[in-house]
Amino acid sequence: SNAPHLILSSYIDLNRPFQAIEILHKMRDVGISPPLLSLNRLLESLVSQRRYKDALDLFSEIQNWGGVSLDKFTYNKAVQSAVKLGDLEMAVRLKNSMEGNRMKPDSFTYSVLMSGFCKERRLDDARKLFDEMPEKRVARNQVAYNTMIDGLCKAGDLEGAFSVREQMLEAGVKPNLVTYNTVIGGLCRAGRVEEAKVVLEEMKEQGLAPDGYTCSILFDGYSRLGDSDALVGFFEETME
RNA sequence: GCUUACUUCACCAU
Repeated sequence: SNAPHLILSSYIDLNRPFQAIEILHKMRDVGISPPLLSLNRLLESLVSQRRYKDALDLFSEIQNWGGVSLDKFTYNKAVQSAVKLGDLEMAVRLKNSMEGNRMKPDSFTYSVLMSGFCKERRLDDARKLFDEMPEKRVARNQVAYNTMIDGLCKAGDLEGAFSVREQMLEAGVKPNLVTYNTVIGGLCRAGRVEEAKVVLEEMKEQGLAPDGYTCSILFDGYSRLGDSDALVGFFEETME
């Protein structure tokens, strides 16, 4: 029967993950084990409500049950929670235990970790993971590249960011809207707004339409420069 | 199989 799953899912859909956890415990007490999908959805719900500690607690509880084999998604939610709590060493341990359990970390695992390291200004560690991906035969996707490019931009290493974008092109991974916004943002932050506009044009040539992010990034770029004329000019251009 | 990650600013933290 999938009644356990339906019950838990309903609570999760109502944004009541803590009640779902109580019910989960009652189910366990009477020998009912909901499917892994329910548990994964519960973890995801906790994470989306920023209850990272609770997510990790639930993760280790499930781990201790035995008999339930966790999957990549389950581990990824634990890695993500540890990263959000700023406990990167734990996040890495979780990634390693994933490998120890014959599960291959995927691009999600890597991107979440890389983004955590970048935010902690540990670019070298992020880069190590980025380099590790091909070694471990994990395909780098757009998010993985975007994460690394953003980290480098924010660290002020624009040349490094450009070279990763080159790698991306060489690997045949198509830059997307986020890639462009990230590069445009990096240039704006460095005060190189004219170059950012060149990239904007390039983006349009690729058939990508600028979105709300693109506009605020450029507006912020101009206001950072204190160039009111250019800002007004850009505004009017945009309004056409 | 299904469900998760990346980009602006502010806030918060620092």
